[in-house]
Amino acid sequence: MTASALPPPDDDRQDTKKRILDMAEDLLLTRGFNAFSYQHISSELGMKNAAIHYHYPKKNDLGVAVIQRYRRRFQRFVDGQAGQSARAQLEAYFQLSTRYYQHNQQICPSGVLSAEFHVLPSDMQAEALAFVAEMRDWATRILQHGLASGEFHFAGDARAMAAVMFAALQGGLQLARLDAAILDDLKRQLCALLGLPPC
Amino acid sequence: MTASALPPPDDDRQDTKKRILDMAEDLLLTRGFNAFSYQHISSELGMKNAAIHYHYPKKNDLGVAVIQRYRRRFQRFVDGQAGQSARAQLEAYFQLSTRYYQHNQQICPSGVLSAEFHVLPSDMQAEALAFVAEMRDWATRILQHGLASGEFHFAGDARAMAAVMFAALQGGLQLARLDAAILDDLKRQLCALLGLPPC
DNA sequence: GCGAATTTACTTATTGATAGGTAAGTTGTC
DNA sequence: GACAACTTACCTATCAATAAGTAAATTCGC
Repeated sequence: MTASALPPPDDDRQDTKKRILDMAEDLLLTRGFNAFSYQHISSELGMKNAAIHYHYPKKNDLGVAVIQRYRRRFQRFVDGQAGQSARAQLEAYFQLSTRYYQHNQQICPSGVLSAEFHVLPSDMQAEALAFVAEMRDWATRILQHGLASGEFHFAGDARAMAAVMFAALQGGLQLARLDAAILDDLKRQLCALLGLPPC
Repeated sequence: MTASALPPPDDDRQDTKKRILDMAEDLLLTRGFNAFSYQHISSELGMKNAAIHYHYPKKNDLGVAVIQRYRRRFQRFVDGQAGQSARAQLEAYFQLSTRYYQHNQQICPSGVLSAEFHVLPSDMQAEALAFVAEMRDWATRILQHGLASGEFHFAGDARAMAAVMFAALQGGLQLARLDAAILDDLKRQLCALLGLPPC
């Protein structure tokens, strides 16, 4: 009984659907929702437009699925680093941004969704609202934690400081497409503002 | 000799062209470049698509003209407040953001252009690059001025702090579409970080 | 356990709407 | 009558979406 004798798990079962979703996510973060088409996906994956419609009847369904999966992934990311120091959590956050930029100069989902908000289907707007609220709450909790533990030092309240950090990283990730140096300047300065040694 | 006897300056001469440019700018900042069409403009202004093509042959020409005019306007804005205190200049900058938000939740030009950068015609990319560089330089000069005059107090260098401020306002303006409170939190906290009394 | 019925996972072909763009004609003004 | 400022009429490409068909896998009745 070799491994290859076992049924090749469901390599097909959900494989196409997942590949479509992966490609949609990639295109969303590089081109934005209104600037990618079913053609972009189907030609890249070697299938027909109708195959995408089979799994995701409307483009809206595809968009919603991308955000929902992202929200679940983000939730796992947050849960997975519970108990860590505030500083470690902050660094994980920063590293996330760097990885976006390095992957075809992608921008963060909140950046795409808020920039295109008024030209998004209403189902996607609802998902975007929930997602952005979750992100900001999480950023606030990190800063509160860091204040309480004495790791961070800054004037003003945590929620306002979270707004600065969140908005700056979102904007910075977009601006990095035009000025590569800005992201590093940004992170260094944010650390300085939190009273951390140069990071 | 009444006023109406005088040649109505050139009420027509460049009026249509200007109205097209105004509408294009408005649509760019509310919908983004790829989500507005010649139809949006022509139907709103009561003319035909071909009338727009007469003044701006390609959509690229229209986009470039919008950014170029904006750069000139921004330059006048900068020149106009030379000699003022750093604090006054900063407040003028903040007020600019507020005005965007209040006008149909527009976002700043740099936000649109950087979010859509990879799906913009190359002529527009070139304009966007120049514009963003000008904005960041200006933000840096305000902060340097404020540091030198003793109005501002913060750790790190002015250029990095300018990156934080610029990126945070760009991101915040976008996020305000989903969370109206974020812009005020942001401005308040930025003032605190610059060592200013609550503003 | 075998064949019929049904479902899954697509392809082919076509739709109507809309995109940006162009050429030729019309109208008003100096 | 010449030029500027359009409109009319059209073209081609692309968009998301749908209908109809098909081969393979799965489920079900007996």
